[in-house]
Amino acid sequence: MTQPTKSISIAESKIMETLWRAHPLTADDIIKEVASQQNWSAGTVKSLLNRLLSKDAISAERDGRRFLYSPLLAHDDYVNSEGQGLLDRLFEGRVSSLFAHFSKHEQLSANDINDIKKIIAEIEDDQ
Amino acid sequence: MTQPTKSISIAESKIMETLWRAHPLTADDIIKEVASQQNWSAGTVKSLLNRLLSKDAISAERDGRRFLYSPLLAHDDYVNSEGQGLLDRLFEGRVSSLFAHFSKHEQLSANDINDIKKIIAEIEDDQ
DNA sequence: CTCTAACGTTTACAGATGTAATCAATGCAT
DNA sequence: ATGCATTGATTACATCTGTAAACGTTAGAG
Repeated sequence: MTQPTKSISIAESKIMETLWRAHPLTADDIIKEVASQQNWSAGTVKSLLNRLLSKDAISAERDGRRFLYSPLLAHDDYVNSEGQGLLDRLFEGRVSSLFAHFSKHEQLSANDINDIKKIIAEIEDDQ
Repeated sequence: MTQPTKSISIAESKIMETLWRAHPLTADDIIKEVASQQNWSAGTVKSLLNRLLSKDAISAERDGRRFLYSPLLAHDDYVNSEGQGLLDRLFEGRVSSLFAHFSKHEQLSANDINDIKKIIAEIEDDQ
């Protein structure tokens, strides 16, 4: 339940990922972290950090000369809206339709199927 | 298996949706179709049509004074790459993880679950 | 106390996107 | 034949994105 946050771009989401994994982090932490995946310069990360700040997606708490950044936007909320968006755009909002698609394209591992079966079992137990 | 098509934007995808639903269509058909959903002017649709043309996502076949537009990019391919992208970005590429998310957020209808069970049954039968 | 290094802030800039108006060609009605 | 309506092509323009350099400030080194 986070505020109606402005939409996060893909590049920005990489920063968010890092912060969701662990926080608070200094800009430098993030630069190091992200640098391994992406091929970004320090400046790039700093820009993104600032954009995220304006979007109220993260917070910065002063710690001496540096700042400690933390996510404000909850991972779950982000995933939720992104996921919902895609679901609506591509699958008429139906999870089963998405599922059918991935199944048709053999993108389901045996593990996936097992996990999903478990989840379904839980749901059905539950009610 | 379509060519490495340039990426389709969200607005553009609305046009694609229309064409996937039925084709070939004239620009006017599309304008009328899309106008009901989106609040776009005719000019907007035409621009998008042209961008899609440059991106080789659709084809235009002359029919007298007008053109008949059809999708070149297959719906399935589009869904596939978009879906895969999101899956990777948000769910470490795991369908079950996505599934778990939607389930946790009560975005699964009884129908969804039934359909999914059916699909799983088919897969398991199948091998 | 002064200079530098570290860190954050501002500015930049090309390309994509959303949205649309304007221009140009051309077939049809008169 | 000639002008108008139709339809596609070109141009426009603000915003967003990816990517980063330049600039300013300040805490610590000497």
